[in-house]
Amino acid sequence: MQPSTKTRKEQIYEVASELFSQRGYHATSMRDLAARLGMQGGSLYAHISGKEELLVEIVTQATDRFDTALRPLRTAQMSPQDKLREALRVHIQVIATHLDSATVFFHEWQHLGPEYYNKVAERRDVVESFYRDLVREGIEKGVFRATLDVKIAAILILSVANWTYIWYREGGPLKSDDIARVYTDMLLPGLLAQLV
Amino acid sequence: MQPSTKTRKEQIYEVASELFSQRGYHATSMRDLAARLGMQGGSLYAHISGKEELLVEIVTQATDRFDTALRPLRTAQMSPQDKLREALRVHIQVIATHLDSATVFFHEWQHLGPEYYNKVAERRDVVESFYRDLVREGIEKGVFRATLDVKIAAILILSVANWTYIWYREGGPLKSDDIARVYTDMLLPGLLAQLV
DNA sequence: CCTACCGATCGGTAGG
DNA sequence: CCTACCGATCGGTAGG
Repeated sequence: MQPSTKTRKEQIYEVASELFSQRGYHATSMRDLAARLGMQGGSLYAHISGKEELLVEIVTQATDRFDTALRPLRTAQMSPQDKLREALRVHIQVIATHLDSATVFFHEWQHLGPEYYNKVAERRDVVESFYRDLVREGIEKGVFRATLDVKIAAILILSVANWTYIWYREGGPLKSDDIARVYTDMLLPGLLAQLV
Repeated sequence: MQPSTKTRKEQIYEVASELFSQRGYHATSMRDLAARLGMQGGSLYAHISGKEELLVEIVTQATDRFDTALRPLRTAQMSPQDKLREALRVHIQVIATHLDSATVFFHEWQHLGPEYYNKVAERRDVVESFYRDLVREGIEKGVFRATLDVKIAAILILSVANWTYIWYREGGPLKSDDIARVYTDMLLPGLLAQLV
């Protein structure tokens, strides 16, 4: 065990997430980043291969977190209501606890080169398809309205969850779990076939 | 009347909106922009004062459109349900018909210098306060649930409306008005005190 | 609106 | 991880 459990590389990613989220990827220079880490610009290249590697790594980590959080729910034996509730809880938790990298992900992933762009686009669609499947399952079980447009309903849920990166700030009046609960309570009536 | 109703300046803003929305503000060079307009980089400065003027103008126009669309509804004599429906309709219409500048607004306004940043932040809050007032009015009239958290409810509505800039594309299966209608139908049950 | 140019800064590398 | 440096490109200007 080292005094710090973070490797230098992890420190670089962390500070890069912060700067990229605040100023944007292109507006952040490698010298800015190096200065924040107490080193010279050129020294960064002893640890990383280039600027785009930073963006790729940050964005990939962000999509991985959503995937890791939602995947177990896919096959979970839960009612559609509870699954939605839990999905929103972990989804918003991922954003709240990794706000910088989530922000970089939402703002900058499209600026990745084509080879990474496609991978991330796939990952993104996995999350959206999770909510589509959830809505579809709810309809099939007779719990959600049969008249729902599956795609639009999924996007509506995703809109609400993802938008939290815009306004959520640590130390605010509502904890991440509280936000998810209030959101779920507001969304469910529009999804349910009959209110209980 | 000229053959084109657009001034050269308006053309510059339009192409800048397109490039900024696709590549990002900082990743777009003035030479890129000039080339798309069939001129040399330096020639742009015969029409505009600098790069930031472009961003300021695009972002200001975007906020103006939301303001212009929603302002008449503030004092409109309508039921809260109808007001929400109409608000979402015009809100999403603004995004759909000016997708490039809306995208630039959402992605880049924070990168404006402090003097413009504050102005835009105010404009942004005017839109959010519109939805807060709408929710509050609905509660006071007994139409919306008294248990609603006004701020969170407003943000939820705003999330759904704003997120359309991410996925809406012209020529898709749903027109802007259709999206707004389906969204309203899904959101209202969670807001209403009793379903009608 | 063009040509020619300015200083500044960029991402990245060589050699230690 | 530093010093010193590379070519490329940036936003912007002077003078026409």
